[in-house]
Amino acid sequence: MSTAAQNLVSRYRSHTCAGLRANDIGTEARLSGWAHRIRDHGGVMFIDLRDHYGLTQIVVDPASPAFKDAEKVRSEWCIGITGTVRRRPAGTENANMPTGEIEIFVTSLDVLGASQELPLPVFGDQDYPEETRLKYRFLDLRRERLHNNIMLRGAVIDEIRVQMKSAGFFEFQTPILTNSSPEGARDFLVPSRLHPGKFYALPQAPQQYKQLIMMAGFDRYFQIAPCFRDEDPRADRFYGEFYQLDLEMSFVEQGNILGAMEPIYRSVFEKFADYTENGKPRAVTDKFPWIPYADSMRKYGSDKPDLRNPIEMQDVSEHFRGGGFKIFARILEESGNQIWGIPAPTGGSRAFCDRMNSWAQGEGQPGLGYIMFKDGVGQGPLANNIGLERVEAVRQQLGLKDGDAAFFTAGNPEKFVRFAGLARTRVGEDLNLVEKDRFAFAWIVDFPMYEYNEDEKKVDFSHNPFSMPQGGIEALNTQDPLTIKAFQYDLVCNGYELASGGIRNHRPEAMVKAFEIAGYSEQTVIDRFGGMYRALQVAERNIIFYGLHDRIR
RNA sequence: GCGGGAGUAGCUCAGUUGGUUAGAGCGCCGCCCUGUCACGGCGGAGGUCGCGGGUUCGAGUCCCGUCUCUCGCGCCA
Repeated sequence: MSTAAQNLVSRYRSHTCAGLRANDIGTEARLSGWAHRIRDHGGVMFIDLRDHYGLTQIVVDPASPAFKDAEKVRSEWCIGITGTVRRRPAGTENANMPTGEIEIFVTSLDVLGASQELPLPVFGDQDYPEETRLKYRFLDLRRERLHNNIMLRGAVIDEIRVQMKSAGFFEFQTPILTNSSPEGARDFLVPSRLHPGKFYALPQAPQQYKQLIMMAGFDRYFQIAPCFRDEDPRADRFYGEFYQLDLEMSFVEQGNILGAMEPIYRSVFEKFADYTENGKPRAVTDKFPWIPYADSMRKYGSDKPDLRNPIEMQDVSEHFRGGGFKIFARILEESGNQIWGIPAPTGGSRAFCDRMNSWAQGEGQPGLGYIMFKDGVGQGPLANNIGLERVEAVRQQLGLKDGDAAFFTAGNPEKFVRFAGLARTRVGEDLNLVEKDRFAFAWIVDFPMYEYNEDEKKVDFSHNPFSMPQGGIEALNTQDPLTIKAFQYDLVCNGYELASGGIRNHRPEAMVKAFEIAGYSEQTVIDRFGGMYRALQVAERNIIFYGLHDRIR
């Protein structure tokens, strides 16, 4: 018996509620735990006793001196029992529980902690209001699902540590009471006693410290880092604080970072998330594709596409230009406008196309044009207007066949791309084309450095102002800013952004120029981002981080 | 900061056009039941309908205000 196992044994217990099996039959055992579920048959009663490790059925009948005590026990009381391990009668074994072959016939029972009526049931998997759950968090965390989630979280973090260390990263702990970071979200502030009227800021990320760590020559840093941001919550984003895997590498290019991170993500996902509800293993993408941002927007209508959905959109403008469907033909007369086709394999039914159309109207669109392919021809009002030849060309380009359909969005792609992406998702899910049982990863690369801000009529940073423009200062000096790409990337999985990072702009003159293009003077850069400005004169650094959301339910 | 939804028994919810004593399931209490594992059966208790104001003969229901939760937008280097 290991030391850890020996330390489980005390006057409260000889075994855990998960430890007893058929080969323990006949032994005397003492268990302590909580009354998970009570089934009182009058003459015989059963209690499923639960502890951290599992469940064991205990049983009493009037022959036991503990019978009277057992009858008083209620849900979630904490009890300790002594009894004899015995085989369950033939036909009453429970194959669904690991201890289901045996039960303990109780000879004595102590109430260690009674309880009043519960403010929320521990048994079952019902949703409760956040307020109730937080007020009685100790009960909330007794629930099987929550207990498992907390354990999973710890195990995932352990695995990340092992993987990161074996990849040559060194773990640091950086300060929590710090100074305000120049970028990003609202800070949390902590009043200072030693400097009345001044405040510490809690870190939004260990930004400035890892910068120093690279400058100090540690080469590869990581941290399971607490981050604090005073931003409003979303369904998948808790208010205020979360943990992320934060790291930094020196003297690397984009490929080095993605190459270092990819096996770590794959390993973590393969190890912990490889079973679905129906017990089938989930595949993890073998080689994460690199998808340029522009391609991702064009094919999937999103910079975090769900690649389990096989649908890829295409520009089909040419088949409608000057055609008989006047609405589209007229839209195409305006420069910059396009028609995109969304293929919908197996979607060739009036019911489905109508459903999509009314969904689009619910999204504030005038409607959603479609063609259904049936008996070798295209059907529907749109097909009738453009004629057989053009319909056939559309069908061929989108790779569709009889029984399929295609939907169309028209206008300025910048304006409709978001909606087109939603439509793609909707088609994929409605037609059951999404392969649920896998994790589909991809790196989204080549984010644009700048975008045009319509409201303020000026060029603005598109994502991270501190990432390195591709082509460096040369590109900044010579290219149209809106065509410059950044060394910046996201990791996406099943439609979620899991990580993001980039090569930092470590050339002060390039940084000054980059800000100048967005309308900031060198003095502004020095005033607002002075710490980073100075640091970047000496450090070369890259970052990527993995948001490990602390929303455990 | 803005917009949508919600707030009724310990918990999850229903409650019609404003109309008798506000209901169900689970839980709780009592009785019955010796093989259940979401045990079963019979009976019972339990309500300031978030809070404040208004309209009305009459408000859980309609109106105004307010608080809390929730979803989304803004925001999230």
